[in-house]
Amino acid sequence: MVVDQLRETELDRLFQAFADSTRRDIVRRVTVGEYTVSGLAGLYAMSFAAVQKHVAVLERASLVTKEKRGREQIVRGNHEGLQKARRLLDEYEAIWQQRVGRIADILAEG
Amino acid sequence: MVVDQLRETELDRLFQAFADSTRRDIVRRVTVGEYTVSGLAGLYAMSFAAVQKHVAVLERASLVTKEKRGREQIVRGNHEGLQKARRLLDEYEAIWQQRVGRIADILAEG
DNA sequence: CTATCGTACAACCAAATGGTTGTAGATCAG
DNA sequence: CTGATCTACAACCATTTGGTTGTACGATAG
Repeated sequence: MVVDQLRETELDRLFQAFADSTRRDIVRRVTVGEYTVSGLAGLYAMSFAAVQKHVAVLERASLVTKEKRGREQIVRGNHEGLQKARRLLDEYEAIWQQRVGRIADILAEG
Repeated sequence: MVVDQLRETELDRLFQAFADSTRRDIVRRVTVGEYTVSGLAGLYAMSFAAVQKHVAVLERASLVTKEKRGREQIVRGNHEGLQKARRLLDEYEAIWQQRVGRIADILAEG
C-alpha cells in the first residue's frame, strides 16, 4: 500500500487532531462562531502558548483556518476536514453493514 | 465541563486509535473478516509484539474485540465504537450546517 | 513427552505530545 | 512616543507512543 501515502498521513493528522478534548472543544466553538487565539486561550485552564499549539495542530489537520485581522488572528472552522473524517468513517460503516447483511443472508438461507 | 469526563477520555482513545494507518488497516480488515493476532502480524513489516500492541490499543478503544479459541486469539471488529465516532462527527457537521444555513438566511434577507 | 506455535508481557529506546516559561515583533490606544 | 496587547516561537520538561528484543507459558502436533 504505497498508494495514498499522502492521504494516510493526512488522516493521521486528522484523527490525531481529534484525539484531544481541548481541541475537540475548540473545533466545536470555531465551527459555530469566530474566535481570536487569545479569545480561545481565555476559555481553558492552560497557558496562551498551549492553546496556540492546539490551534496549530488543528490548522495542520485542515480542521481550522486562521486569518490575520490587525494584530489579531481569527480562527474559523473548516468544513472540508470535518467532511473528510466523516466520510472515512462512513466507508468503514458501509463495509460493516455489507458484512452484517451477508451474515443475515446466510442465516436466512439456512 | 466536568460533565462527561468519562465520555471525553473515551473519545480520546477512539480518535487516538484511528490516528495510525496500521491500526486503521487492521480495523478495515477485521471489520470484513476474522483474523488471529499472528494472522494480522503477518501482514505488516513490523514485529509480532508491535502488532499485538496495536490490537490492544484498538481493544481499549472498543473498536475491536478478542476471543480466545484454543491457543489462538480471534480479533473481530466492534461496530459500536465505529458508530460512536461517526455520530460525534455527525454532530459537528450538523452544527456547521446550522451555521451555514443561518448565514444563507442573513444573505437572503439582505 | 517434547518441540513448536500463538500469545502475553516486561524492559528498553527514540521520537512525538502536551504542557511550561521566556523572549521578541507587530499593532493598537492614549 | 510609550505602553499594553496579540501573536509567534524557542527552549525546556515529563509523559506517551510506536517500535524493538527477550522471556515465559498454555495449547497443540508429532
